Amino acid sequence: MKRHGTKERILEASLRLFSEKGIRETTIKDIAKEVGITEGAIYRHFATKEDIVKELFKSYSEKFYNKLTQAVRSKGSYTDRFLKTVEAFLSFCFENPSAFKYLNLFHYLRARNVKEFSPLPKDAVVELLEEGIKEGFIKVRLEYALAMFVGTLERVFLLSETGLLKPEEGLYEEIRLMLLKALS
Amino acid sequence: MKRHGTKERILEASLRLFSEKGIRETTIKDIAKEVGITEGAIYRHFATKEDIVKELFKSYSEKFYNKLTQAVRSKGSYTDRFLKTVEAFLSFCFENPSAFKYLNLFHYLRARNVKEFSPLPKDAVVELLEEGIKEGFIKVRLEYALAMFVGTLERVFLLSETGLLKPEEGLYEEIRLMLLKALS
Amino acid sequence: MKRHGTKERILEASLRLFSEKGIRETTIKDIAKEVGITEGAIYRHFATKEDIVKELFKSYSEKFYNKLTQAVRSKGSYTDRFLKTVEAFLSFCFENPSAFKYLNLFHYLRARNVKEFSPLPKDAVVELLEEGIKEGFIKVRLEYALAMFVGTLERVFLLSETGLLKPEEGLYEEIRLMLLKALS
Amino acid sequence: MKRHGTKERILEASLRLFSEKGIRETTIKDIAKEVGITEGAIYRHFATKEDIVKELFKSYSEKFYNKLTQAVRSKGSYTDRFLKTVEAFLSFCFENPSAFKYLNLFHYLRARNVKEFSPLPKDAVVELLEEGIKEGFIKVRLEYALAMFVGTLERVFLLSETGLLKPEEGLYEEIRLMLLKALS
DNA sequence: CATGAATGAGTCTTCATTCAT
DNA sequence: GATGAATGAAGACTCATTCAT
Repeated sequence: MKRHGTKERILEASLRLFSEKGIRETTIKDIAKEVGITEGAIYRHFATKEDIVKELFKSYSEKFYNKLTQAVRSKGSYTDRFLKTVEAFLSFCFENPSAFKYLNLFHYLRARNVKEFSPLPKDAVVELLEEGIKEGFIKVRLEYALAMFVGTLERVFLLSETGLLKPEEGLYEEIRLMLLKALS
Repeated sequence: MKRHGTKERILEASLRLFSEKGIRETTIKDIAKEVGITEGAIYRHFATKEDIVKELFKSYSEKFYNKLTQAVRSKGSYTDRFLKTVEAFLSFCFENPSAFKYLNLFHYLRARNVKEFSPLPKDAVVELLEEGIKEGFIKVRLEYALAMFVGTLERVFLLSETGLLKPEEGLYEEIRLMLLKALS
Repeated sequence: MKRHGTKERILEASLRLFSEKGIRETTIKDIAKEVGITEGAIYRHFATKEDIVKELFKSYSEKFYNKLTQAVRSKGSYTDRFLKTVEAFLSFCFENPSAFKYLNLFHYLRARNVKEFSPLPKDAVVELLEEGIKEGFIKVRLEYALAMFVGTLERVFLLSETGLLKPEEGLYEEIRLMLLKALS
Repeated sequence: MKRHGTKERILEASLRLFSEKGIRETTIKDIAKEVGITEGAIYRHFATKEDIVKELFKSYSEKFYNKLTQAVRSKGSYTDRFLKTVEAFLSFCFENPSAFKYLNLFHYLRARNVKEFSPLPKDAVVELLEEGIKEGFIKVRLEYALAMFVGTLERVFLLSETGLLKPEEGLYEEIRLMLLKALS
């Protein structure tokens, strides 16, 4: 199994460039240069640029969803799983910053196409929160809870990207506390 | 032919199209068609497409900042002003959905250029939260409070855009409560 | 009689700009700005830009031809008239540098159209040289004489424009001597 | 499809068109059509039209300078080398009429940019004439000698282009005699 | 006579995609 | 699988000209 076949390197380079400069502002030539091949070679692996765009969204969206779902459905008390989900969310962001930024960018530019790709990461969060409501841990409307959960974590990551927030020891725990206080 | 407010109509059309499709994916021709003029006419009002892009960011960024600042510095108790700021944030979003989405998009695509345009809306929020910390209403770190405040409100708006959340009576009040609980 | 009617000012401004930057690289707006009016106003005086281009060539070509012809046909000995013609040529250049440069530029860009505008300045010089041949003052072929006469004077002017040659006392006389020595 | 020498063919076509119609009045499409390719293909070989313009000036300016310098610095008596230089000048013109016209046109349109490209052909002529002055073959000011040398040869070529002068046997010799008589 | 917004036909340039090698 | 020249369809921008005021 080639871990770093050309196709994978094209996807990695595209993700990085798309998330830094935007999709339209990244050319096939840019990608080829980053990978160290020529334009024509890209087309050995992808029929169109759009295919790269979609494959990236699909694969990282799934990866994120799976990671979250695993936390949501893990063993343990509700608050434990809540913490694990917070951790899963933020560690995905910190480990794949380009991917997370790309997923957001895709939402902004392709709002109408997003539905094609389900399940989406948010579905895992909804699962967690719905259970919290049923179990009585959460007392606010699902929509508000979802907005706060996702919005807060997203912003924690984005602020850390701009340097305004340094991810320190105890971050996950602190965020969990804030969220649970707000939602209950 | 004298047309009134062509410049304003160009800005409005651009904002709508940019926020729906993206900046690069909106052409001057698209804008012209939307306004009902020809491409060349755009250039009597703006030297380049980039000028439209920047003027839109600048003007709506200022408008948002001013609206928030007015709430932050209004008369009344801290919790009153906190509520007013939540209201100001969300009503700006609901009244100018294209503008809010555009400001976010601009952040994603032009992260490095954002600093040229200060003060930014977030500065008004920071002012509110710093005071809350000094007065003892807020007990968490400024960065976390900022992430939660901005992230939650942003997501409330974005979820309402997708139809997942309906802005109802009492929304502002509810959100304020959630935030104050979390932060204290 | 308006000495500086708008039409004249348009012609003057056009001549200056055309000779400095080129015809195509000078826009109607450039001309309008130079004159202190707006684009539309130009069209009160000229139907097209091409009309300005042609009128300038025609009028300065004639002016130059007339000045040269007057010297060629003046009273006096042949060598006197020869000197006068040298003087006429160079003083036209020094007094109307833009016009002379423009005439040359027009020749380069519109070689095929030049014939429409006869008589041309060179025709006056030919008249002088043909007489010189008939009278025995000139012993070389007409074409060579013409090339040397026109070429030398043109270059004297052009070198003075670049600052390499300073037009001093005695220039005309010196040039006449050189030319007459060469041609006889 | 591998085509050989496309870059050279673009330069040749550009030179021809520029010298016939002017730089601004020649479009990239004109050039592409002349070469038998499409507009986009030009940009694989040159980043901008301006690059073609400058590369043409630079390469022909150098070629001309080198040819002249070789004659100026050749073995033989001064008058021999003077003749060789006359020959070099005129044969360059007759063999590369487009190039010579283009160099002149460039001087007219870009007077201010010309200095970037040294050494210029005239520098070779100056070298010849300065030596002539030092050796006593030339008794007139350098500037006048330069004006006459360059001006005469240029005009000989230009008149031959319009058909007014036919380059015959003995032309070079005759011109040398005229010049040496005038300058001494 | 003058203004200046608007038109519309270009012009330069970009770039996803194709294809001969 | 890879190369890179070429295509062709846009896209941003320019500018001579028109025209309502």
